[in-house]
Amino acid sequence: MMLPTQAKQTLESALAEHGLRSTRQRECVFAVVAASMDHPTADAIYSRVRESLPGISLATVYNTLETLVSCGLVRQVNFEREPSRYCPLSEPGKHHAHFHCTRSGKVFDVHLPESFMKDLEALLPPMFRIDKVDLCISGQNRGENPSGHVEPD
Amino acid sequence: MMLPTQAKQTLESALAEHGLRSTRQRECVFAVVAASMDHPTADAIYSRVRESLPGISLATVYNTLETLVSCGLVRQVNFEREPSRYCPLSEPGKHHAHFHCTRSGKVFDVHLPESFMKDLEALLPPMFRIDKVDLCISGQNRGENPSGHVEPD
DNA sequence: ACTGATAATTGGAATTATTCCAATTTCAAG
DNA sequence: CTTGAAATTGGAATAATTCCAATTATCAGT
Repeated sequence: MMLPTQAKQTLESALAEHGLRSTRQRECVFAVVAASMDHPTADAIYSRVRESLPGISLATVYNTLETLVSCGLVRQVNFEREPSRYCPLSEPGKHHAHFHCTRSGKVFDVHLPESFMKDLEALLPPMFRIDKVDLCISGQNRGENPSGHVEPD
Repeated sequence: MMLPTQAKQTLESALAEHGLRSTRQRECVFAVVAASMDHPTADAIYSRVRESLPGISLATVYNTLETLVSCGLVRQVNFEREPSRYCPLSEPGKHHAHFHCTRSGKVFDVHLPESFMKDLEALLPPMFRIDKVDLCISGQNRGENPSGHVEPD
């Protein structure tokens, strides 16, 4: 897993902003998450990262994921009490929700337009300052999959 | 903790619909949750229930909460990876979100109007059948509390 | 390059909410 | 009452995550 130069810049400046160093481990974990569209768990990330960094420890994967989340590069997603999943967070201003198919276990991103976020904000008492919004929808995907044909997952 | 006759009816019929019996333990756990506006954890519910049923086990509290959730009487609420919290679910058709104050730890219900739920549905690919929506907003409550005066939690 | 100070990583132990399980108790119906 | 199913119980087990002390890597200043 190699990190494109541009992504490397992104990582390094985000870390620097928080007074943190860029390391091989952080680069690699970031590269794996950035390349993963399937919302992997820490464990799955661990095994993917080990393909390029066999000696990395699970503790470091957890530490790094926490670091990346706090730098705003990665998002942690929780469904019920399942193990946390992680996804890349490219544009900081853009919000997305998650659809969790209870049949297949797959997770889909759902883009949330600015208008929707505004509506949501309007529903809250005005003195509640929003830091984070977690919206998870679960159900079953009975539709077309990306390959274009219909199947029940 | 005594359960009002009407609530008892609700519980008994909901349980009966699922082929389940009403028991002292279930009545009491239900009564505690129904009377709790603070979104208690299983542990908190356990200690409240023990005031009327000192011999109840934590396992039963967990079992019962699961039962009540599956009967649609109680809602399980998760913030990040914190212990699950529970709240009464009076009207089955009515949706609400949760605002989690990161300063005080308090949880507030946020009513979601039907129009908002419709908007949300419209954002999803049409073949996604929604079973459940979990919306958690976290941030800080800098506003008036129910007693009417302003304080920083 | 070298050195010291600081930060990051590591392996393994610890934590903790929750689930599991086998044994007992309760319940409702015949 | 008896009997079979359902519910409860205490304690053990699970599993994701966090903690910790020891090692290793990195950076800044010489």
